[in-house]
Amino acid sequence: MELSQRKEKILAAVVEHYIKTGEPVGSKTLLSALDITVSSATIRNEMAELVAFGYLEQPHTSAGRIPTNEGYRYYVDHLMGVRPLDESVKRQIEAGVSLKNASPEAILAKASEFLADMTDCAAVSTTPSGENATIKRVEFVPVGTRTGMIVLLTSTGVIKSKVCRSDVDLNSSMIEKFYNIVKSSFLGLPLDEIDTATLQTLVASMGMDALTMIPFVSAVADLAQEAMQTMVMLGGQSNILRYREDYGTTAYELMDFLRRGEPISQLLANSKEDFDVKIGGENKYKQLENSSVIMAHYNIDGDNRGSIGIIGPTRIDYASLIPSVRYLTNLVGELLTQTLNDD
Amino acid sequence: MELSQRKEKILAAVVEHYIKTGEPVGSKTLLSALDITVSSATIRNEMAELVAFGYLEQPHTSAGRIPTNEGYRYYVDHLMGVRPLDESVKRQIEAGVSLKNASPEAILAKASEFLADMTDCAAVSTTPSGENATIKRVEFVPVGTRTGMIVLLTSTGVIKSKVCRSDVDLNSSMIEKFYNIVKSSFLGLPLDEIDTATLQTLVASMGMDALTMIPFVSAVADLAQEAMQTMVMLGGQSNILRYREDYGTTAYELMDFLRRGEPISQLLANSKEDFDVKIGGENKYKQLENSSVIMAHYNIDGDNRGSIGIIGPTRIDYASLIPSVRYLTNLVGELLTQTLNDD
DNA sequence: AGTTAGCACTCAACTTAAAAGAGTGCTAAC
DNA sequence: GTTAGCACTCTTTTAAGTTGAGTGCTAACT
Repeated sequence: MELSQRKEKILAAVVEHYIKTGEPVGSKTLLSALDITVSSATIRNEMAELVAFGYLEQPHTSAGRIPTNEGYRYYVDHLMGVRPLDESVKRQIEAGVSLKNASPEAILAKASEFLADMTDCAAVSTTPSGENATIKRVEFVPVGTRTGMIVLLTSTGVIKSKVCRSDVDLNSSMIEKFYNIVKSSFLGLPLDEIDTATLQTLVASMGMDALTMIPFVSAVADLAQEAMQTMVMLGGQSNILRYREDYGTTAYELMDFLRRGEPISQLLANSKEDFDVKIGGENKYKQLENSSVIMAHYNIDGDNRGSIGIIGPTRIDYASLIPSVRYLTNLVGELLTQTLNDD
Repeated sequence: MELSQRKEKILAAVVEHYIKTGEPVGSKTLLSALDITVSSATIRNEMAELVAFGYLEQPHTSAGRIPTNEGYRYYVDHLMGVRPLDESVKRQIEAGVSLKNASPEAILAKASEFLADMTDCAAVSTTPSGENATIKRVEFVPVGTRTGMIVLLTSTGVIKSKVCRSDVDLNSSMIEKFYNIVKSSFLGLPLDEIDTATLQTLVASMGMDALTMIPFVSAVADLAQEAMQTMVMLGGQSNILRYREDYGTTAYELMDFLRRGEPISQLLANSKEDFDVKIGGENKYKQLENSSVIMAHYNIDGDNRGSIGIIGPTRIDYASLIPSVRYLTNLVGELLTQTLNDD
């Protein structure tokens, strides 16, 4: 649906004013905010048409207009000014995500926390997916008579480790056996091929050694699983209370939804664009029906590997937050590429 | 302040009724809840005295009574029935914290999450403190041309690891040097003696090798720091919304407070009893003035090493939640002792 | 001295009515 | 196509009663 230039101006003004104040916008308010020399009656006529088109709605007969989800959508797609990010804001973001010598998890946790603080929204991020990775290396480090640490390195540079307890005292022949198993059965294997079925056949093939080796083998499998799964890092849940009125009764449901991780992971993974905005009911989840999600995806070695996003009320300040989320996400992508590549 | 038996009965009834309903309790309501054969007028007289003593208060002249913090305190200290935990609840708790082969962090995170779900409160726990621990062992595992993983084991059984990136390609002489430094300067050292000052003198003493060794040495120091610090595991923030009315305007402040970790860590560490209940303003933090904290401490090898607690409104169900928190905490203590001891 | 019936009193909470005000839609003129 | 003007709608605010739960006090009773 194409709109006349004047209608676009009016729609943009309504959206921006409503985002700022949270109050329905009337024709007179609009008149003074707009640099158009028409009367309020004309604006009323225009607004009536915008209601008919489905871009605006009235809470009740004698109130001003508020944007519908479609109105926000049109605004985001066509009207929103994409002013470049302030240098000072860039500087601030750079300072916020700079973490030397940290794990990807720590970087992303920090990024979520920082983004939440900066935007006053809840923020989420997913750790790089290990979908297409293979096992590059496995090491065993004895740390006690029965305890060792297993370290797994994937082809994508992810390093995971886990303490592993043996049922019997460790000795060098056991460790040698373990390395043999690793060599013959794990190295080079895609992470997603390590399922319970393959594990069972592997254990079955070990014969006598099965019993002592099971803790080690299953630890490797656990690590592979862990390296493959994306984790969801969550920050700023408390900010949901900040916009409590806007979320209405879904505030509690929203918090609970964020806590669950899995659906968020899917939500973020489902969009393949460079960045994406989902407004209200555009999200499939009913817990998000009063929320908008602004998300961007970071690349590692050019591959789309994870996402960072914020979740706020539908009347979130799209124009200024979208660039921030994108900038931060790119920065994190660079940082992660660096972290994961210099082995 | 000693109370007559009848006053105690009345106080207990008021507390329990108010905890259940959240409404001020009147003399007639009390009459039917109590198995005392007196008139409502008598109860009114008694309640008036309880108000004078500071155990009850009236929101306004013509309302029933609600307990003051002192009232809750008297109830918790003297009146609360300590009925033993239901077998089914015990079973449920046991299932909730059983985690085989997990790290202390994972165990405590799970425990917090579970406790929050079970009690409908926010739950926190602190990881074992490494205050009196020493460095028992340090290992270096090469995983790439410039990357290695450093593994640190403390005398208390805590294992921490961290990826470490060198500025130059690794070679065996560097690794040997690293192990020499570890041997001469780190092994046996109490964790809390590794501060920046000692690090600086150490680096200074390394001469030529300083530049290449700094990443390794500081990684060890980071790990020691990490092993010493207690982490705060948080669960069920969303439950704060469940009792929103009771928290009043402090709901947001409370959520923000929980997120900060550090003050909670101190709050939990400050009580040296086996278990402890802090009611409303008894907590030093004004963010907790409408909240009560029920906490218990777990022992590892008989030493008090960390805490688990729940945070709810002051009208929390003390009688049934205190035993749950204690039981769960003991269980977690056993689990951790087991996990950290079998090296 | 402790208990109780009785009653006047208080005060939040609810109900109702009226008034105010913001904003609209429509009509008729420009 | 635009606009002034006006009747109309519907929320919000204010005010005034009304209700009802619960109290405190007094005077009589045990």
